[in-house]
Amino acid sequence: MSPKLVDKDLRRQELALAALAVFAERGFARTSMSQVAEAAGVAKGTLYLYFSSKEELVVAAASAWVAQVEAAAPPPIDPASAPLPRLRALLQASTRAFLEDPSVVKLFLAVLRGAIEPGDPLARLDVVQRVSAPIRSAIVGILRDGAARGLLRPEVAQDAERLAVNVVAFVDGLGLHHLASPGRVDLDAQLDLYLEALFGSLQAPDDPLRQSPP
Amino acid sequence: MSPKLVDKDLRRQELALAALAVFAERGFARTSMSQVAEAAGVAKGTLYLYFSSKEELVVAAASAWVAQVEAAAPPPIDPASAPLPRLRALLQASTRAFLEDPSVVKLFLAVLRGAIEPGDPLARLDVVQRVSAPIRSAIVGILRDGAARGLLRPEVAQDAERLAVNVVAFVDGLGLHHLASPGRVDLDAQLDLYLEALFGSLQAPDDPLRQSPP
Amino acid sequence: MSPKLVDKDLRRQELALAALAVFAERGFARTSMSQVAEAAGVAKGTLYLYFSSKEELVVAAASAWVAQVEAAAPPPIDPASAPLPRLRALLQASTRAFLEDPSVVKLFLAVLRGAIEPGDPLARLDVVQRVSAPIRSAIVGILRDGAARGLLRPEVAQDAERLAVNVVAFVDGLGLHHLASPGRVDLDAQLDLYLEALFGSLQAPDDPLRQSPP
Amino acid sequence: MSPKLVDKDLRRQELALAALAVFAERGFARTSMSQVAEAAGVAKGTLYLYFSSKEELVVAAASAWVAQVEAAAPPPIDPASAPLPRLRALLQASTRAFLEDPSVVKLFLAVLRGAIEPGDPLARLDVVQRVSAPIRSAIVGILRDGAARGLLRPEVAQDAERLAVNVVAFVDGLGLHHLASPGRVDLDAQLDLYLEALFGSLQAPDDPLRQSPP
DNA sequence: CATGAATGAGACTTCATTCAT
DNA sequence: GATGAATGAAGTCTCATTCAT
Repeated sequence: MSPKLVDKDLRRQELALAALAVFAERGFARTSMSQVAEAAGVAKGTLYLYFSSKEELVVAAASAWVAQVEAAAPPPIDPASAPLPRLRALLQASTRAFLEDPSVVKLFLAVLRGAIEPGDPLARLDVVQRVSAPIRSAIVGILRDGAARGLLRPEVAQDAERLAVNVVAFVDGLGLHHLASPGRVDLDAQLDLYLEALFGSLQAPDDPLRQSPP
Repeated sequence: MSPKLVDKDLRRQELALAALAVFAERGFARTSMSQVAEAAGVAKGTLYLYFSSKEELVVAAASAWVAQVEAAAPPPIDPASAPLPRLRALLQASTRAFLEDPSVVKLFLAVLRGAIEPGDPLARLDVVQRVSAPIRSAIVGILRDGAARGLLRPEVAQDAERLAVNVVAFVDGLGLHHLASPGRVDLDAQLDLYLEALFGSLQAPDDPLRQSPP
Repeated sequence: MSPKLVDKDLRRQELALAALAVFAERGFARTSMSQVAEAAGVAKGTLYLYFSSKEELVVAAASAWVAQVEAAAPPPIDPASAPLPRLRALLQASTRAFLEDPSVVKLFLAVLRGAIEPGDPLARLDVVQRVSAPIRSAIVGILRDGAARGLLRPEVAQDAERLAVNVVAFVDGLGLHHLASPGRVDLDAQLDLYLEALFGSLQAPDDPLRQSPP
Repeated sequence: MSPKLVDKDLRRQELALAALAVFAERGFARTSMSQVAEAAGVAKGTLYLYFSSKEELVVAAASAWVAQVEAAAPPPIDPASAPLPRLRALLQASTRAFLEDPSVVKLFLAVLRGAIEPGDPLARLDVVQRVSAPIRSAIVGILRDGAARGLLRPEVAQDAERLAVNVVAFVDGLGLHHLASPGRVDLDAQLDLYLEALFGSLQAPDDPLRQSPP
């Protein structure tokens, strides 16, 4: 009369998250269902009560990641200072975060691999696009705000989306190279190099008050 | 130096290259020794005469890739024009190349995955670093030449290495996002966005003839 | 005799019948307890309240089948005409019935398989024997009646049981071949072939009224 | 240079026959690949070198059975005596054979089960039809010979095929009932009952010596 | 009583590796 | 040196059975 009650969706989430941790560490292909089961503290068969196949579990784990990223509070350190420092702070926070937890990068790579293969379910999920959406939108915010405040060229407001893609591409590429060639890529220096070049081209034509005359 | 040794090494190379093609297409983990053997046109057992394990074969294939990339002629289309067009041509050639043959990207990702794992033999090989060396050095060449010709700031000559890392990081990140989010990332436009910002900050202080005087 | 016991037995019957339907369709071995539970509209665990194992459920289902067959009204189309047409009508009805619902045949085969295995519980149940009892007894009735009416040889009355076995064996064999070689076995024609030969040998020596004298 | 040579087809045959023995004993569904491997004296993986799936092995085993039956010498005890004794001897030999080795019957039942299921590969193989072909053709031979010798009605020659189907259906049905109800079905008596009725209807019109002349 | 979540043995299948020829 | 047949551990998945609620 009072059967054991379990919120199936909730349990799915829990298991997907447990799986995510293992997948992140060892990759999708090299992680066995047994390992996931062990990490989740359940029997192998239990996984199949919630996911009809490993593939479905992989997709669920990736989706859980996306949901987690999308729900995450935007990096809190955002004063109302100038666009350049704001963007720098945002990106430093990002790179730092994934350096501290390399499993995020492993996950990103694992997902990328799937995203590239046309038939792969991860490609259909559009994981890469969605995972980078929050940071892209934060970047867009900073740029538009800078333009609105007259600190950046007015066209920036229109180009903000494209610029955000540019920034994210750079940051991801930088992070990957940094991890792949440890010690050879100075993250902060490279970030500054990029940001200064970028802002050089985005800055509003200097008004007389700020530019020191001869 | 005995002919036999040379022969054996040569054969190893051939087999590693055959393996490379399959690995690039399907990834290291998802490719079986049988598939490699078939692609190489030898029996499975033969592979073990030249490589004592699958892992050794993977390393050899990655090394073969590195060797191949290092030996490749630099992109031929390099006139003696201005640095910006030269760099653009170089990078467009690069991105175009891997768009035409996505297996290079798959390979890059597979290798990246290994390169990130501290214990992994691919990390010891420093594959990522070495594979990007040729393009980095081409970039360095263009930058130094530009500085020497007075078209770029003189400091560029000294920063050339760091700048090359920046460029390569951006291009790789851009390529990955492009492949992962098909249709959403305009490769050429993003490249131009990046290059123009960069060159804005590298260009030699405009000579009087071009800069409008007060 | 307490109401509870009756209830419990009733429920067992219901569940066994629900199981029977699924077993008939998919065979004993290929049907899972889950499928039975679903078909019966109860939870898997509930089955174990009434049957301590799958084997017990199988036996109960087979018994339910037997009970059902034994309780079935004899084929209603039995005029008081001559034995041959009566028997033909009876057997045609039988074969037709199982052609319309092949699951009966599947069930018969599944049960046969068990019945052949000495240790099998179905062998102890004597299912085959009991399932064919009603039709055998109908046949016996027709034959004895024919003998009593002087239409069949008087010895037929004594041999009726053995003859019924013969008829049933033939009909079952015919049905199986018909189903296994669709299109190759003309059921009605073969039945007539058999029945005419049989009745040729059973018919009472033609009385003078029927046999035209010279 | 001299690789281990194995006639793949031959080996397939051997393995299929080993599998056949186990399948016959325990049925297709209840026999695991492990059991087949053990019976065949090889490792589980070896089976997959010759059969890409269990289903393929089942089909191969069934085919091997068919081939074996088709190749078997017809029951040798066939004098040139009258059709009835010849047929009786043939059928007694058949029934006796499968009583001595019940695994043939189990096999027959297992195959029947598949043959009935429309999608089943065994249905496509037409196993039942082919397995019974040799005995059918022996029956046809006896009947035609009897007709040619004037011992059977001339029409029998034309109906021989249909009659053979009738006989085989009866014999199979009889055998199944005999096995399923041990002790209750007298094989020889039932066979005689059937054969005498049949021959009563097939016999050539009695020659003048027996038929009362006008 | 009834439920259904959980289990774990075991099914089918793949694959890196070995070794007799 | 080369082969490819053979192996067996390990992978994915199923299912009869148990038990807390």
